[in-house]
Amino acid sequence: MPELPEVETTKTSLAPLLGHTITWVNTSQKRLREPLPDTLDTLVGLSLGQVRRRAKYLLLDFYQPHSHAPDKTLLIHLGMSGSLGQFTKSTPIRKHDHVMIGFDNDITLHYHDPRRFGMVMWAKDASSYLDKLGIEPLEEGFDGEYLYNRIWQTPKRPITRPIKSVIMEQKIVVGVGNIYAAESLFLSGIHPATPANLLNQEQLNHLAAHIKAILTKAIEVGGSTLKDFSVGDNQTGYFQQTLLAYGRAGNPCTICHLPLETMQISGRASVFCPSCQPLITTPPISLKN
DNA sequence: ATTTTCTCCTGCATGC
DNA sequence: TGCATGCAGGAGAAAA
Repeated sequence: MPELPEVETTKTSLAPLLGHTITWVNTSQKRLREPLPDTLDTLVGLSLGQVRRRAKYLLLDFYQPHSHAPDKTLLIHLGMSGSLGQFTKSTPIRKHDHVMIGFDNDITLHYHDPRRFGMVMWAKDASSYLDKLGIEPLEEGFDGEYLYNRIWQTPKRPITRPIKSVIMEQKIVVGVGNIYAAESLFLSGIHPATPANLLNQEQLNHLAAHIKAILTKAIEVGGSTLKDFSVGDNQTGYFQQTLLAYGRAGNPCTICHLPLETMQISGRASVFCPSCQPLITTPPISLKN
């Protein structure tokens, strides 16, 4: 499940293509989250200038020869099962390969997405997706105070939803999905179902710090395993060995050894330790106003 | 206006 | 062996 670290790792993996020119493009007919543009072949002759990441989106800037301004920007979202793999021209197209882009260094980029929750489209057509994204969690402005303000500075009432769905809300902070939400809440000792408005500033400070730390660590691990797995395999490598909460329901808590529990929060499985992450039901006495 | 549920889609694990 | 069922989830749309 690509979250921010996986997208960042994918971005890094595209380095061998930087500066290289597209020689051909091929697509499946399958519809992704959005229909594939029928103008992808206009990429032929353009070179990949840089790859950026915003939230869980990759933005590939393409340049005309001898130009210094980007000509076209391709937007890619990996959805839930998407991956970008680098192969050669002779590599057979697999099932669920939806976009194939050939480069002049004989690398072929395959966008592979069995569940087709992802998307590939022109960035200029994606403002409805990009404009409302919240803050980047690894940038300076994201901290406990930011979370506190977002929880309390809503038009009317404070946010009373479970804190887990708040940190997964891309309008508030981007990049955190089900895995890293579970991990950061576990590390913070916060029950995922805690109403957001019942958390005090100190708890939110911890939570923000742990979100930053877990994402940073996962990026580092992704970077170190990158060279190990043959490009195009999004299951190998990864961060799974070090997960403390996600996917460990029924297994002993690494802190207190009691079995981890699971519950549905906003429709998603949420693993937590009932002892180390006690559920708060009363408002914080201090630090209000 | 905000919050929950539904929906998209396929692969995998489970159960009869 | 095979088929039905359920679950996984990013995130917008629809419903509550």
